[in-house]
Amino acid sequence: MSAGVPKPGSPVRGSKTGKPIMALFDLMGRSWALGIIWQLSSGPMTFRQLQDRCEQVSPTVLNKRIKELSQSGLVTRDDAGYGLTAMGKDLYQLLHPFGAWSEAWAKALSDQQQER
Amino acid sequence: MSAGVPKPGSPVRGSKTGKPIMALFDLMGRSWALGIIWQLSSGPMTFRQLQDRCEQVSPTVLNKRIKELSQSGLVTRDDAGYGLTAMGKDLYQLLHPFGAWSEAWAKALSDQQQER
DNA sequence: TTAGTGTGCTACATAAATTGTAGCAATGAT
DNA sequence: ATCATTGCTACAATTTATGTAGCACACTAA
Repeated sequence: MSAGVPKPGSPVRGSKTGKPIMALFDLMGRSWALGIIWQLSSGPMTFRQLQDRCEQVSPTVLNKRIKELSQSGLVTRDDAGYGLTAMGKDLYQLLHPFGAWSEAWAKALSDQQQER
Repeated sequence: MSAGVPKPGSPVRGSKTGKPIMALFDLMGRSWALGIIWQLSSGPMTFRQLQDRCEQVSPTVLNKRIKELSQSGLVTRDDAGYGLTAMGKDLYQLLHPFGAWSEAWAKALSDQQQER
C-alpha cells in the first residue's frame, strides 16, 4: 500500500490523514533518503560520486530516491551535479545535530555493553 | 544483506564502516521508526494504543520496531506501557523541530503547485 | 465459576521494497 | 576511432512490510 512519493496533504504510507509530519517521516523513512541528504550537504556531486559515498546503494534505489527527493523539492540537479535545494539545506540544518548525537549514542551503547 | 538491529560500530544496512550516523540513519530509515518515537513523545502507552496512533502499522512490524528501538536504548517498557528512555527523549528533542518544518514544507509544496 | 474485556503478541500468506549485477546510450576527451 | 565517465534501465533474487486471524494470559464483574 504505497502512495508513491509522500507529499503532505495526500495519504502516504503510514498515514491516511496525510499530516505533513507523517508525509515527511514516510519520505525520510526509506532506505538511503537520510544518507543522501547527509552526503549532499557537503556540496553537489555526480550520480556516481553519490553512489560511492553511499557505499552499498544500488543505482535502482539511488535513482528512485533522487526522483522522490526532487519531487519533494529537496534535491535538484544543475551543472555541478546533484545538490540540495534551499529547502533541502534548510532540512539539513535540522539533521545536522544528529551527527554529534549519534556519537554520544554510540558511546552510551558501548558503555552499556561493558557493564554486563 | 541485513545486519540486524543497526548499532554504531558494526556494519549496518548502508554502511560497512558502521559510522554512528549511518547506524542511526539505518535505524530511523525503517518504516514507522520515526513515527513511533514521535508518538511516544506524548507519554507512555500500551502496544495497542501505539498501534492505533500509527494508523496502518501491522502488529508484526510494530513489535519488530519496538524490539529494535529497545535494543538501541531508545524505548523501554514499564508499568505505564511503552515509553521513551532518557536517550529516546533526548533524540526526540532533535526530532521535535521537524514538526514545524514539515508544515512550512507542506505550504511551500502547495504554493509551488498553484504556480503551474 | 464463568463470561467478558483488554493486552501483547505470533502465524501466515500476499505484496512491496531493496539488493546485486549487468549493461546500454550519450557525452567528452585523446 | 577509442576510451573513460556519466546517468541511468533491466531483471532476478532476497528482504521487508502489510493485512488478517487468532492465541495465551491477566483482570473484572456477575
